[in-house]
Amino acid sequence: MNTFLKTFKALSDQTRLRIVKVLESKDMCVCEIRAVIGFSMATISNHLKILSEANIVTSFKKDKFVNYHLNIETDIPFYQKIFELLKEVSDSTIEVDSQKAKDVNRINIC
Amino acid sequence: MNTFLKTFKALSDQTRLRIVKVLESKDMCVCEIRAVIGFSMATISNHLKILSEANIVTSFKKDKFVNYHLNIETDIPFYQKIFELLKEVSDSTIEVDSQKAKDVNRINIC
DNA sequence: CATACATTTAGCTAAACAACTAAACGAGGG
DNA sequence: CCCTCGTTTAGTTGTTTAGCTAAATGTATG
Repeated sequence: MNTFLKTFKALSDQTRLRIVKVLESKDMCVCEIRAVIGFSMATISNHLKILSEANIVTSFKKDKFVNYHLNIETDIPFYQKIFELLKEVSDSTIEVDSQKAKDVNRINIC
Repeated sequence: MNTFLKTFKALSDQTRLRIVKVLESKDMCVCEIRAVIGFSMATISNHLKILSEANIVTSFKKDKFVNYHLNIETDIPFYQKIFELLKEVSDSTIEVDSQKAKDVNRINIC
């Protein structure tokens, strides 16, 4: 599939948009993301795979955890513009998520 | 549906991306768009409705024809960034479409 | 080795989506 | 009044998608 199309498809889902916006505040592992937005482990993991294949997020392992991170370091203008665009995105659900994200800590939940 | 989500959904379809990119070269009526990218009248009309509801295109009637136009005059930062982003989008199909678009003329086909 | 975090696969359901055809309808021009 | 361009609706077909559960697998850490 076309790279651009893959990226737009990745962003055209409410749950994935929520994940991306939550990652704006900090890098998180899967169980932290899950604590904020819900759904099963497999569901979140699948969404993260789609975002990853669309080059929107990257991941790195540290200790027991796989940390997910927005790929804002990219040199590719298209993706730089994607992240500029995403800054504009918000709604009531996303605001609630951001609030929850501040309090989430893997020590308590993972 | 969330405005942002609606916009990403509108752009997450190959046919609609082709329509948008064809409209970058000039305003077109439905039958011109159809001459470039194909599909039935009803299909194209439906895609244009989705793009229109996502605020990506506008339309105005002139003579017998409904002209479709990219909404680049928008004052809304989100949409301004969308059009910046769309400039980066291309692939082989889109290149062929652009070439065809240069030669298309409603006088010959509508 | 056992446990914890995570990924992946399979199988399932339900809903959404893209395309078609056909037909009805609307608005403008000649 | 008819023709043309376009929209809309309805019905059909087939594909894709999002979610679930369950189970197998991978990979570190203790």
